[in-house]
Parts: sequence; C-alpha cells; structure tokens
Amino acid sequence: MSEPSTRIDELVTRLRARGYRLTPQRMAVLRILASSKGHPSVEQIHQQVQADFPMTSLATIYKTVTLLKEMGEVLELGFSNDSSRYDGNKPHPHPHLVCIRCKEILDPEAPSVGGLSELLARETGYKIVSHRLDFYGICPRCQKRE
Amino acid sequence: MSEPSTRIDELVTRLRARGYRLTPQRMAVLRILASSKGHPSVEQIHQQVQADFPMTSLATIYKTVTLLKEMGEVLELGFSNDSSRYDGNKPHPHPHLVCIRCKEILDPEAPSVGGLSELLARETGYKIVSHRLDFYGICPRCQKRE
DNA sequence: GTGCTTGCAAACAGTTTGCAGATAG
DNA sequence: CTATCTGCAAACTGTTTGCAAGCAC
Repeated sequence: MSEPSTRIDELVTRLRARGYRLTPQRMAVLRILASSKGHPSVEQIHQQVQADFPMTSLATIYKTVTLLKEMGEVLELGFSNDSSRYDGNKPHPHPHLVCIRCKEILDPEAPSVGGLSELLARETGYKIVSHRLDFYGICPRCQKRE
Repeated sequence: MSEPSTRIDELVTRLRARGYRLTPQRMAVLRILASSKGHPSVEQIHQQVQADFPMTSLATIYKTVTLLKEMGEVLELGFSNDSSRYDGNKPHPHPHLVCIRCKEILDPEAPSVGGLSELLARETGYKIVSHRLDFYGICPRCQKRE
C-alpha cells in the first residue's frame, strides 16, 4: 500500500543514514525498484537507467542492487539458469508465481508458509533465517501462444 | 522407503527402455544418485565416480545428470550462487532445509504445499507445473562453530 | 579536498557445447 | 559395425572485482 514516492523517500533516508552517497545513478535505480510492479532483472534496470543516464554501466547497477540487498531493502530472487530478479517494494519472503516461458513473475494471493519455520526449527535444530516459495507454470498469455 | 538397489534397478530399466546405453560411468552416477542420502552436487558426484573411474570427466557427469533430469528421474535444486544439487531418490517437489554455511540440505518432515497449486491456478489462470519450497538457516553443527 | 563511487575491462564459476576418438549393443 | 557416449578444451552467461578517474559531500 506504500506509494512509490514514499518508498523512495524511505530508501533515500536509509541510504543517507548509513552514510552512503546519493549519486544520480543510484537515485535512478531506487526510483525503478520502488516503482516497479514486476520484478526487474539487473539488465532491465540497466536499460531503464540508461534512458536517463546513457553512460551508466552494468557494474554500477549490480553494485547498487547488492548494496540494497545487504541492507535488507530488496529481495533477490535468484535462478540458476536465468538472471536474478529484484523486489524493492516487499523485501521480505513471500510466494511467487513464475512463468517458465516469458519469465513474468507475479505476487499471488497465497497464504504465507513462514509459520512452518518454527516447526522446522524445533524439529531439526536449525536456526531458520529465511525461506522461499515459488510456483512455476505457464501464464495465460503464453498458454494462448502455444 | 525404496531400497537403494531397487532404485538403481529402476533407473537402469528406465534408461534401457529409452534406448540409452549403460556405460560404466553412467552406472557409477546412477549408483551414487540412488544411494545418496544427501543432495550431491555434480562436483561431488564427479569425485566419487573418479574413485572407480579416474578418467571420468565433469562433462560426462553433467550430461548424465541432465539426461536423468529430463527423464524426470532426478530433482534439480538450482542456486544462483552455488552449484546445483540433485536428488535421485525423491524426484518430485518437496520442501528442503538448506544450511547457508555448510550447504547441507535436509528433507525435513513438513507438510507439502503442492495443494496450493490448484488454488493459484484458479486465481491467476496459470497452468502450474511445479513448485519449490526452501527454508534457509544454520544447522546445529554450524551454530556451535560460530 | 577526501574518499566513496563510477565505468571499464578483465576475471570468475558453473555449466554447456563441438568434436574426434572410444565403445556398448 | 555403427550410432551413441566419452573426454577434452573452448565457449558461454551472469556476476564480481581491480583500478584509475570522477564527483558527492
């Protein structure tokens, strides 16, 4: 429910609070992460940033996204085959629905399974810090295209 | 509940049924996949196979594991940072508990969430073909080492 | 002015591929 | 005997790193 502008302000404030500098490139990345409904890849973020700052390098996007990830402000969805995708709006674990054809990623309405963590911790002695739940399938648009 | 020897026979039979050849290298990979309680990586399988067949190449392990994956006989757990891990005993989706330190992977006793698939299919129109549920944490042994 | 940040290019890791020779059936 | 499989080396992809120059503060 947080408005894009609010989320950006939040990110800006938190970067500043930790003493990081606010370069135009970083601002552009923040803006894209905060306003994206989807889950952009570094490549996609790069292309959007280049619209405003054509000299921006991929490495800078990687560095910024890594920084935000370490701050806990973006959720990284890594895939072994495809590039990672990022969620700057809901940085905490939640289920995802991934189209294996077009790579669209949705946040479906689905019950969280985070509650299982305590059960597993008790059962196994693990200290559980995170989890991930993905459903893989073919989106309606790609089904029509078959 | 299937005994290792039974699972191997099953794999051998299924490879034969599709007309694939049974080389010593392949047999070694099957044996390791069928008898591993953990979830070995290609690298780990390679090292074990080399104990018996020192000339075996990594590429052959990759090819064999890929073949079995395409046959639906092994489950691949891919990670964006680390190498993929393989389960030749329970090739269908089930929850995993991953130690982020030592990379041990357990199959905990946990309710399956596969039932959510139909709910999401109805809700979103996706045709859901698979899913994955991972819990990430620190295993008891690594906790002691901290 | 200081030192964090950028852009470039090279390095990296895991995986895949092409091909000539070896071998299972 | 012949098509599949192997082993090697090179290619590939996404990501990370080192470093000199640039710029935020």
